[in-house]
Formats: sequence, C-alpha cells, structure tokens
Amino acid sequence: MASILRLPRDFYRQDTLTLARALIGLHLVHRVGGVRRIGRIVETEAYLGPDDRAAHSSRGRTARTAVMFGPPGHAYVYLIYGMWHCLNVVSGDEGVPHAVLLRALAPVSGLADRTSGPGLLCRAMGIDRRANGLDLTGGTLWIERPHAPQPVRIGRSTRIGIDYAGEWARRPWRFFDRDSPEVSGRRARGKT
DNA sequence: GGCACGATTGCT
DNA sequence: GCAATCGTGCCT
Repeated sequence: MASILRLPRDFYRQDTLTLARALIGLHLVHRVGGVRRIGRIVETEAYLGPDDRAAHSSRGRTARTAVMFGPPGHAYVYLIYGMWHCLNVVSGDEGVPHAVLLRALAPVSGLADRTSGPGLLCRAMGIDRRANGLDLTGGTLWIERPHAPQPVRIGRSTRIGIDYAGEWARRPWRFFDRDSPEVSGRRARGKT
C-alpha cells in the first residue's frame, strides 16, 4: 500500500537547485517483493540542461534523455561505464530538461549493501533501467518525508566527475549532509 | 557498421 | 594509476 507521506508532483516542480537541497534528509523508498528498501538521501547533484554542459540533456532530446524532457516527478535511470546505474529525479516543467542525481543514502531499512555513491545506491536499492520513466508520485518507487524529520546541516560543493564540462564544472551544484558518513567521495565534507 | 567514451567503483 | 564493461551518440 502506498504511503501517505509520498511527495506530490508539485514538490518536484520547484526550482531545481532548491529541490536538490530539499531532497537532503528525505527518504527514498523502493518496494520490491513486498519489502520496502528505505534510505535517507544524504547527497545530491543538480543538472540544469540544456545549458549546463554536464547534463545529459545538453545535447538535446534523444531516446535516452527523453524522460528528462518530460514532466517532473519521474525517474531518469541510465547505465554508466557499462556496469552501474544512476538514479535521477526529473524536475522542471515539461520541456525543461532538469534532473537531480541521487548520489548517496544512509541506510534506514531493508538495505544490506553499501549506498555511498550513485552506482552503489542503485545496486543496493534494486534499481536498474527498468525503473527509467517511473512516476514517483504513484507506483513502487517514491520519495517521502521521514516520520520524524531532523534538522540537517547542508554542505555544498562542485559536482563530481564532470571536469569535461568547462565553466559548468565550477558550479556548486552538489549538496550533502555535512554530518553523514555515507556521503561519497574523498572531498565529502568541508565547505558550507 | 564502427568507434570513442562516460554524472563509477574497487583493486594495484 | 587503471581495468571492467556496454549503451549511447556521432561519424562514415
């Protein structure tokens, strides 16, 4: 049965950078085989195509990136390096190809494997290409507010692994929970 | 049809 | 520092 805490379409329609920050501390939920796998989102990155050259949508609409151009509140999942999947939340109104990459989770329940890093996050949550295009406002994959939300100290930095994007690589569009040990990368902490 | 490469990770 | 591994985008 669906959760009453599940976030609605309007949540995903807000400004993408605001959304990327707002997602920190919320719960990502995937129901697989009747069991809920839940992780607290502790790291995100905003991709603001088509201008942002680091965004997949910067090359225009293609079969792969079509979901990014669709309505907000859907999952954009792609395969990277031939072996890892990455989960993004589509934001921006229809036609505006923005998305927020979920990079790390702190285990809450139903999770056995590591969840630090976008590839490991998907593997632990059981998310692959089949989840591409899923509507997060209805179905087996969604985001909800924790029953007892706690204050979060937000850290901010440049995005990981996009050095090829020139000027765009310097934008501080990565957000993370400064107090979470699950945040990925070696430059995990520091900064505001 | 061919080819270079990536929003990664873990091992050397 | 670099291999693993394959879909995608772009060129021929």
